[in-house]
Amino acid sequence: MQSSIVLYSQAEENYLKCIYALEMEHGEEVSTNLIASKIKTKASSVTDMLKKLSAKNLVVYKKYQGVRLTERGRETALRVVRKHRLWECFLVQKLDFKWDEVHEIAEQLEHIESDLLIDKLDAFLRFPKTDPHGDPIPDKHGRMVISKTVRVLDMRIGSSGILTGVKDSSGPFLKYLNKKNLALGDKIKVIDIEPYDQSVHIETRTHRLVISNNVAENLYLRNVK
Amino acid sequence: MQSSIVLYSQAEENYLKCIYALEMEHGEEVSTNLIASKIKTKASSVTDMLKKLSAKNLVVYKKYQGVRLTERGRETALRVVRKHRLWECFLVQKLDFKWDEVHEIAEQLEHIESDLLIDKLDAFLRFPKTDPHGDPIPDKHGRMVISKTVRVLDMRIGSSGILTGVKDSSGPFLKYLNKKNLALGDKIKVIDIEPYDQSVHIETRTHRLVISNNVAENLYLRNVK
DNA sequence: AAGAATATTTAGGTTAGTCTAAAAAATGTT
DNA sequence: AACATTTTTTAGACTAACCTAAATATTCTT
Repeated sequence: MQSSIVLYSQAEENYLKCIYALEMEHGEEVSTNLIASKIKTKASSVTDMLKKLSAKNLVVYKKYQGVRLTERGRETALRVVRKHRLWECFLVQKLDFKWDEVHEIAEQLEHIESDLLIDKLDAFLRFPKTDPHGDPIPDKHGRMVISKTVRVLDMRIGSSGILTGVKDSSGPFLKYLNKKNLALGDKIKVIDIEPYDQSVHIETRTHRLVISNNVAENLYLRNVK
Repeated sequence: MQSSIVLYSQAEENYLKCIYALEMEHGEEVSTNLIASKIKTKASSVTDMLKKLSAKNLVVYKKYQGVRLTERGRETALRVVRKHRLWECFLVQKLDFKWDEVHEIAEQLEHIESDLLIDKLDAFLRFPKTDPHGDPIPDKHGRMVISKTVRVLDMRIGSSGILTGVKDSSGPFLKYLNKKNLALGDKIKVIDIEPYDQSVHIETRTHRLVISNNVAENLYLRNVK
């Protein structure tokens, strides 16, 4: 991740970050509509932006064929992700925010422009490897530790794991977890998966509960046995 | 300083902050050209913005007559100043930036939008009263401690003071001070003021030097005797 | 108080990023 | 394979914030 001293607008950075996330999730060409719904804008706006990003060599875009990040695009996206996640750490560790309160603020902070700042922040936080949601933080070269995690829904019945991440890190979902007394780092045992609706009975150190299929898809565990 | 949940653009905030600073400095109606030169834009752009700010009741503007902040405009400006100066403290105290490196980054951070964030940051820094340049930090109600300071140029010959602030906090000026080994908190004695060009001979604990009239206008001392 | 110089405003244009509506391409269905 | 549906792109408009050039006010000089 070399710093070619080229700056991108906040809008451009947001598109790159979004495309990066969708590539991770789907592993293939990312479609215009997908981007539009994630960024909450219209497909026509996305098309405009994809042309611009393509002209700047940040994505490979062919009409009607979806889009992929170039190496340069991925580097830029990772730089934004790094900033976002470091700021989230700062907010939680230093300013005592709760993990479900930090996303919107980090969305703003991630666009602050100064390599020196972000490296100093990294050092101040003692080079954290994951953010408060359990997502890995890219280092200054764009490398990060991908710890093997499994969706609750994909666990074997009877097995246990440590809750290390969530797919949907929106406010409402995180608040739901709080209400249900589920927190990062909790040990969770999968008691049963209901074949009919794929809802999952789980057990924590302190209580048992049933989570919907939808929730079970969004929770990631690091397998412990 | 009540939080009426109205948001302003970065450009609007920058104009308000600029007008606030110029009002402080000159104590009267602020002219279009003054704003233009401070914000590094064209007079015609300033006119456009003044109309907009006026429509939002942030300034009182009459054609050709200059502009003043309204109460609401002043509150908004002070909120931005507060954020700027708190972030400068953070950068210097926590991230080990030097005081002449923080201005540009704080210019970005001051637009981050979250009252909770700024109050938590304030607490984290233990409610500092001045920023690294010696400028007072408004509290959440917009109030601040104005410690009586005097320009080096206005000191009596033979008197001493503590360097508490600078008027021009641009990078180049601060770098100049560093080079000359002048830092906030230094005790400075005025040896002589040259009548011809208003240059000033000063003495610090460690050395003597001559500063130009220009520099002497920009350095503020708290009088000690 | 008139003319010169300066300051300010107006008029009209540009760019980034958005939008709606219509056209075109791709995909799904029978 | 033909039609219907969905997805994507194009065309044309809008806003915020800026610009240049020209017009108009104000202030300075004599």
